[in-house]
Formats: sequence, C-alpha cells, structure tokens
Amino acid sequence: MYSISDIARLTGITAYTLRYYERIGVLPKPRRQLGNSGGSRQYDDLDLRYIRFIYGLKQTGMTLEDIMSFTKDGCLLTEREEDAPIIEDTLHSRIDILNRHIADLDQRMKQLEEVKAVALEKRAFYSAMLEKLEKADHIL
Amino acid sequence: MYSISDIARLTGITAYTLRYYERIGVLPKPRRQLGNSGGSRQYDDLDLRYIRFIYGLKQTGMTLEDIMSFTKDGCLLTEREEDAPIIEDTLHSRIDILNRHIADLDQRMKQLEEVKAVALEKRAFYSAMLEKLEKADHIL
DNA sequence: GCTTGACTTAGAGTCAGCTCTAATTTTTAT
DNA sequence: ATAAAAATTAGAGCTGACTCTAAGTCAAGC
Repeated sequence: MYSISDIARLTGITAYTLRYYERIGVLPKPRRQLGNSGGSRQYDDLDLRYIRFIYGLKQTGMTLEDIMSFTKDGCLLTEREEDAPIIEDTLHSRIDILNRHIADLDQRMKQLEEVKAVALEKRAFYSAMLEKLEKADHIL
Repeated sequence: MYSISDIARLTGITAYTLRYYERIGVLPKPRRQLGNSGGSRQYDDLDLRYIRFIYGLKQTGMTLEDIMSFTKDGCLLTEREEDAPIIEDTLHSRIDILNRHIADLDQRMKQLEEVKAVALEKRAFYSAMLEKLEKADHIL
C-alpha cells in the first residue's frame, strides 16, 4: 500500500496534482485508511499502474478533458474487479474507446516522425557544409 | 509572398498567435511591406516551412520556452542566407542543438510507444474476454 | 474621395492546469 | 502520551499560452 507521497515519488507527479486530478475526475477516488472516506489515501500497484498510464497520456500531449472522455462511461480503463460488470455491451464500448485512443497515438507518432525528418535533413545539410569547410582547411 | 492571414490559413495557427509568437521571440520578425518596420508582414515559402517546423514542435508537446532554447543563439534553424555567417563554430553549435533536439524527439516517441503498448495490451485483454463470451453464447 | 476590409499596435482578458496557503486532523516514532 | 511529520480540506493564487479589444493605418474598388 502506498501513500500519496509514495505515489508522488514513484510517478513524478506532485501530491498537489494527484489530489487535483482526483478532484476534477481524471483519477478515481482511492480507498482511505479509516472509514469509508476518512483518513489518508491508500494506493496499490494497480492504482500505480493506472496513474502511470494516465500520466503517459498527459505527457504525450493529451488534454485532461480528452483523457476524461476516455475514462468516463464508468472508469473504463482500470481493470479492477469491483468496477462495472463485464458484459458484452461495455466490452464493445471499451474496445471502441481503446481503438480511438490507439489511432490518436498513431497520429501523434506520425507527427513526431515528420518533425524528426525535418531535423535530420537540417542536420545533414549542416554536416555536409562542415565537411566541405574541413576539406578546404586541409588544402590551405 | 504571403500575408499573416495566408500563413494562418496555411498552418492552422491564428494570426493572433503568430503575432504573439513573434512578440515573445518564438518566430523571427518577417519583412514588412513598406519601410524597414512599417506595413504588413510578408512571408515567403522558407518562412512558411520554418513556421510549420516550429509548430510541429509545439504540437508534439514542446513548451514555447524549450522551443526558444533551440532557436536562440542567433535563430539557428532558419537556413536563410542573410542569417549568421556560416563559420565552423556556428556550424558545430547548430549541429549540437539539432542533436539534442533529435534525442528529445526520440524520447517522446519512446514514451508514446510505451503508452501504446499498454493500450494494445488492454485491448487484447478485452477482445479475448469478448471472444469467450461469444463462444459461451454459441453453446447455450 | 469614400467605404470596405485586412492590416497594425499595446495592452487587457481568458482558460487550463497546476501550485500553494492556512487551518486542521491523522499517523508515526519515541 | 506526546511531539513531529505527513496527511486532510476548501479555496486562493499563479503561469503559460493564447485570445481578444480598441483605436488606428493602409490599399483596393466604386
């Protein structure tokens, strides 16, 4: 079991931000130490894995609103047993959402590839120029 | 020659934002129609190409500050003749900056790959479950 | 020459996404 | 049992990145 500061250390997200994400609904409410909703937050490895997944989306350019559109409809990505019953309907919906998300990731990667291609081109241009200059130096 | 609204249309960046980028130094000051700094902004294809490159960086998650750290030291990525004279020193510096930038892009792509791997895993999990359910239906 | 429309500026306003404060309670170590 | 460290909350404040307003200038068509 992890505390909020353990999670902060393990993920690189501040405790402030973790509480903020919970408040606005990006992350689900975790269990608490005492009573149904008192005491400190307690996280397990499944929570950690989920938080890392969500943070990955954020870090790769997805807005919190977009992230929420994937996670609402009943917290679709947690894989936790106590979540919505797994019936064919929700399964189809989950798979659809993942498909859309994968397509979005592919789009982002394509864009990065394009930017990288331009950068490589520029580097090749400068390298060629440098080589010419060095040859000229050698002759003199 | 393009006006600011041509560039806005061609890149998808608003004219407001283009002026803002120029103001804070993300984009260089373009030529003007009349006098040295009066009249409307005029852009050519090299400017357009450069603006698209910069916007690509932004869209793939780089902050404006990070972008500026690549472009300062004398507007290192424009390839325009009237820029800093091409001497060995600045060439080395340009190549270094591009190398750092390419490394950064690789890092971002790696992160996207990781997020995608998790998404694919989740999808496979749900698909397998769906298949099982369908088989069960068939038997009944 | 006048209107229309796109351009110009400085500066104010907006919104997302944190980030922190203050006052309080809970947890942990001795 | 008590002190220190870490957690809790609501809500205020901050920063980055736009986004717009207002007041004015310029160029083209009628």
